[in-house]
Amino acid sequence: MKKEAPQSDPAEAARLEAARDEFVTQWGVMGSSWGINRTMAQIHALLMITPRALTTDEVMEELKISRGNAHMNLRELVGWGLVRSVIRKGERKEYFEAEKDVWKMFCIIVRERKRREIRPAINVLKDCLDRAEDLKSPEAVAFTSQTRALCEFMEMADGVLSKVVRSEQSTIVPWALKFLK
Amino acid sequence: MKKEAPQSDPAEAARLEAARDEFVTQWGVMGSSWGINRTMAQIHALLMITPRALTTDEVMEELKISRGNAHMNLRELVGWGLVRSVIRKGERKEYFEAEKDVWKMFCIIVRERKRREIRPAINVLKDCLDRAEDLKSPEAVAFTSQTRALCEFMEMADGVLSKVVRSEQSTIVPWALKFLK
DNA sequence: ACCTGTTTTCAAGCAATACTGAAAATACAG
DNA sequence: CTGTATTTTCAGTATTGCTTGAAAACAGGT
Repeated sequence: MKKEAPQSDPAEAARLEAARDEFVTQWGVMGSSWGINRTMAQIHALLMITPRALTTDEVMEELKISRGNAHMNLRELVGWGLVRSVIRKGERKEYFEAEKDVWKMFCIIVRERKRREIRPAINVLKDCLDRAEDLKSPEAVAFTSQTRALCEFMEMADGVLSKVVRSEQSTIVPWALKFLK
Repeated sequence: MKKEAPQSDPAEAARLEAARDEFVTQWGVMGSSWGINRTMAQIHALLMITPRALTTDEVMEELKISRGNAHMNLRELVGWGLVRSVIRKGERKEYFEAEKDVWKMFCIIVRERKRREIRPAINVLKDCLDRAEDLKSPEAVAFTSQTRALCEFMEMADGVLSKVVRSEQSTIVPWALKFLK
């Protein structure tokens, strides 16, 4: 009986390739609908499912994108903290690898979105409140109370997320969940 | 001493107008960074801070946008359940009003994003897993384990959100929070 | 210093998405 | 059924934001 050599079976390699492509493509689509540049999401997906670190050229090759595009989006991912740059001694090329731990990824994304979007939004709301809270017309009162409600909600959400993320530990949420319903 | 008439003081009206504009503009900016069409977010903001229901023409006027644009985005908001259409007896015009309760808004948005984005994403991940889970090469194993971790995480998140949103009651999260840290 | 491999920048081009405005469809009143 | 108010559609246009590719800057190595 002939022994299989799974690592080199071309049909299997093709199936893996197809599954990986599907994943990268769909992660890109998902990113778009959450306000993340499609290419950046695709690079992130590619690095997540690749065990070793890749160079800019490998990323360009895999995703068929230009050097400038690959470069900018890799830098952006490093800026988010989702990707690390690795320099191997004796080599001049820069390599990139993704954080693979899903809970850590989640914490990074939450912290960054808190910092970049939630906190500024809270500040805007407070600013709107400051400008209008002493006004007495019915429209002003409606505006102020709605704005205040949104502001309080966001501060609450910000606090919840801080606590969830603080522990950097994935067991806490499922545990807290037992108490919900 | 002359009595003030705050409702009609033009300076106060102007300040309110400025605060409202700021809010609408910034809500639009925020929407963009979360993958929501800027105009749709602005219409939503406008309706949230307006005590009465507005017609399409009033929305067009306030935001300086075309009829087609106003119409499509109002329909989309109704589709999300964030805005209700109101028909007054004896009038042929359609009026629109936003859900104002912040917790209800949150629940609606979570439910819709779960349905439109999280669940499809989980299905894509499962599909990728199905295609690759029997492959044995090291790359395939890396791909499968990363995909599985993402899938499990998203199912967990989906479950948490379901529970948080199920109650339709805003006190539960702050309450559960006492147990976190 | 110069040469070579690599990264960074950015003006110009391109693609995706959103918006307009006018025509068509619809709904009601008389 | 006819006229009028209102909503809906959608082809064309505008805008935004992404991508390219080539030039400039940079970092070692000789």
